[in-house]
Amino acid sequence: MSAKTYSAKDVESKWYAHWMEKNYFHSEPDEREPYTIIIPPPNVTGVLHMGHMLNNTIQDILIRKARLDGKNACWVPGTDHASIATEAKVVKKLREQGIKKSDLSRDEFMTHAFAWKEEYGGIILKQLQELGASCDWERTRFTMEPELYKAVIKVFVNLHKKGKLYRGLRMTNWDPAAQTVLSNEEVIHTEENKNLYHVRYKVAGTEDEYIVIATSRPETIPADTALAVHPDDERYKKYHGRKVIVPIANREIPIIADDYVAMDFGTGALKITPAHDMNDNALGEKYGLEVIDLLNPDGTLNENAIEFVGMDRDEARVEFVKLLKKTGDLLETKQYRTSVGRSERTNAVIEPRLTMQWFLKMDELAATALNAVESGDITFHPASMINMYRSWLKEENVRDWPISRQLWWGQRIPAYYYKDEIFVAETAEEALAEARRKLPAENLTMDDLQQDEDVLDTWFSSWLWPMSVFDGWKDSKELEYYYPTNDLVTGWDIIFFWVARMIMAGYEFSEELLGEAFAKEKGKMPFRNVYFTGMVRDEKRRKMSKSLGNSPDALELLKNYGADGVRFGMMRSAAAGNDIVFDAPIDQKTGKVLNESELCNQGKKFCNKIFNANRLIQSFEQSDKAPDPVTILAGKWLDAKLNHTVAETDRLLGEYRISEALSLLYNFIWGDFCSWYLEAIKPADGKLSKETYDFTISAFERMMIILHPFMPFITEEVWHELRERGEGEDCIVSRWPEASAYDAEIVKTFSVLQDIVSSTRDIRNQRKVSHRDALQLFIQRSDASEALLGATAGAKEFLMKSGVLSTVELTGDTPANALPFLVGNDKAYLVLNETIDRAAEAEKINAEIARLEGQVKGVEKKLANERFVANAPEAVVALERKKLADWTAKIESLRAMV
RNA sequence: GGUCGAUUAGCUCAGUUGGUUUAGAGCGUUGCAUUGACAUUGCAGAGGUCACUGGUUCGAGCCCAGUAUCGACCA
Repeated sequence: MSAKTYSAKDVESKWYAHWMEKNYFHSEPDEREPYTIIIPPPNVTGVLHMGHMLNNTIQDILIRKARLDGKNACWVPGTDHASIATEAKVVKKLREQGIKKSDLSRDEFMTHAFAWKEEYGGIILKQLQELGASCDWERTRFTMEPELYKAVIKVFVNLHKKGKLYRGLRMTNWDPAAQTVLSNEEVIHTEENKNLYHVRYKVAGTEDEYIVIATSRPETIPADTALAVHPDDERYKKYHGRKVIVPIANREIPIIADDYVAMDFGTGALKITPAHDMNDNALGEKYGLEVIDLLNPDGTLNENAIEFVGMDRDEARVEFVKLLKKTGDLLETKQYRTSVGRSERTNAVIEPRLTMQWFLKMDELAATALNAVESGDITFHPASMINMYRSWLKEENVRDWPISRQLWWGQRIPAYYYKDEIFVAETAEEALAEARRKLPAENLTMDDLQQDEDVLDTWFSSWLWPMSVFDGWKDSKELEYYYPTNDLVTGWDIIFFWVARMIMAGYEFSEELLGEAFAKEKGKMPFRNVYFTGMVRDEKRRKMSKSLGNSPDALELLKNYGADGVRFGMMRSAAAGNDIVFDAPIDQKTGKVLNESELCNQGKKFCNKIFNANRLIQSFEQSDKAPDPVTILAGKWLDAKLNHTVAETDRLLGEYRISEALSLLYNFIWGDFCSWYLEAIKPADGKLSKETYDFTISAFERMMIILHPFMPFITEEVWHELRERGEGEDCIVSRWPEASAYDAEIVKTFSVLQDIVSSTRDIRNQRKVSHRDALQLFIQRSDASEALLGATAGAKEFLMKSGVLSTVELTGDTPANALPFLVGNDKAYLVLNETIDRAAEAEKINAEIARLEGQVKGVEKKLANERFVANAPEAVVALERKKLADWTAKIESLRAMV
């Protein structure tokens, strides 16, 4: 006989290698119905974390279920190039080697970057294999590989031709560390302490009249071009239309009155610096103010600053404060909490800055994308996520998308400049040709054209993912088969970043790639369903993140509990959309996260339970004897339960209630199959009839198939143990069992029998009677009890075996020395070899009678209510009548016991 | 400040269009059980005014309004 405990490690590596060797994960278009998932491409710099495990477990469950359903299942994996993050890593590595980015040419840098990617990139994909992910690895894509690079360039040119791209000077979020523009979504706002400085500005034409402003950024004073107050503010009304003198700069600037100013914040007066504040910039446009830019791209002050030129903005702030103190213009310094924006990637404080950028017009795209979900073309799970989606995409919130990034690692913008002319084309040659057509007199050569130095935002690659991974921009053959994809599984935190933009791209390009007829027939959406996972949080509800160090090591968890165990642990507590609080405890001494988890351990135990169930079955000897009545009854019941479970699992998975489906299977396999069925058929002599053996194997086999999507390794292992299997026969590619009609009556009857067994066990526990002492059970003779014991073959024998009873008889008498309990509405007596404390028992029974009488009162009141009887559906009224009858009968039986 | 969501057992959470006797699960907890598939086990128990107030309804954990607390996203 095999070892007593299940060892996940060997089993998992064995079967993963086997599946790979058999190429089961690979998909090619054929005549079957496709089922497609594209992976949310993890960052190429990434390592597996809890979020990935949650997300990819769900995808693997869906894809394995589809495979078992006989569909052509295709799960496309890949990574994205993560412009900023990767470039930062490469720059850092080069620096360690003594190489500065500024010493390299663009091409040289790219060579280093690709080398880095080859060496370190995509570790995460290997780690996904340890989780059991059945991705089609032959289809692994990367957003910077040549074909996908080309797609991005084509899309840029396409959008430019349509007039959806423009270049403009805009207030943007500037990351001075990475020296690039970020989109709003890449800026993280948090509350931080800052100083608010009160600085006086002399009113022009006066000797001693000042307006005191409050600012957190005194270093930008030289860039002030106005002072603003609220029009209704009595304190400042007399100054409307006049001017003040900027301290240090000694320039006159106008006083403007605008209700943007909050009267109760600071002093009610604001300095306006259009070059360095988003809101000030808006005011500047409104009043036609001058724009003075005093920052260099790296965050140091330029010559417009007058003082401290070349100094970093933070140091300069300190120096300006000193200077203002000296001149007497600084009156007060106050601390306050305010929201500070920092770069998601570099953590540098974001500088609002005017820069020349490429933008994508979003109004039409956003309206289309919003409609795609509101019209039901795309369904969100959970549906409530549409609220967040709507708030992102509604007209008043949508902003044009700045798509340039001042980096090298990415698709270089295919825009070529000559003086004031811009030529956008897929290649430099085409751009030159276009330039020559437009400016024939200039005799242009390649050297006259300057290509844009910037690359495109990474999301500008990944928004094409559902189409680009099938090489949609090369030819439409594969796209025609796999598009639209079925399910997208992702976190709600990138609902706008990525989900919305993929929907935009789908509606913008799919018809161009696939033709009008295709779009009409199958739709333009990139996917039909979006399943939003929650965020994985720690005990303190903080999002698990690398920087906080509050996440357990995913690989350690896999090592400790096995992939099946971890998958179980993740899924058991993961209702769609709801955040999951992962139970990884924190070591009080070190403050470090332990790589432990009760949830995963439960999964590991479940594997062991299944493993041992098989050991038990294999330990039975098969014989020719006819099956006994208990076995026949238990078999009928299990068959009904199994059919019910298959149907329920189908239903729950269809509704994306994955967590519930797993709970159902856990309870069925552990509770119904192991605890009740196997105990019922367990033969005293170790010999099992062949018929029972065959049925048990067949049922167990079906259980392994329906559990397979959730826990692929243990199920594959046990499935192979159950029978001799031929070449190419594997659980992963078997067929999902069909749920046939089943006998619901047997389930009800059996559950009454189970209740009787539970009652006898309870009485044994209470009276401290050993489980091994066989007791006598008498049940009051009635129509119901006759039907239960008389008409159900094997019922009596089942009670004797599972309840450890020597006698089970119907009776009209009240046996002595017996403890009574209820079976349905009938009295039952368990005979004990001891004297019963009648008074104590009577007290208990009377308490139960009182409780039931309370309930009866409630129902009587309900039934006495004419409006209830008149308005409620007949079935509901009938049910209430049945309750009343049942309870009354019970009370009667209980009274008779006292 | 705006928007969205949450509040159910000690903890973490389910509870699918309002109606199924006593509102469920896992963990934790209490008691009992030890060589027999599995102590990674088995059996049983205790534990809840479904945040609060009001409304709609024959009927509310579920729908509506308000209050409180918490959270998230946006500004």
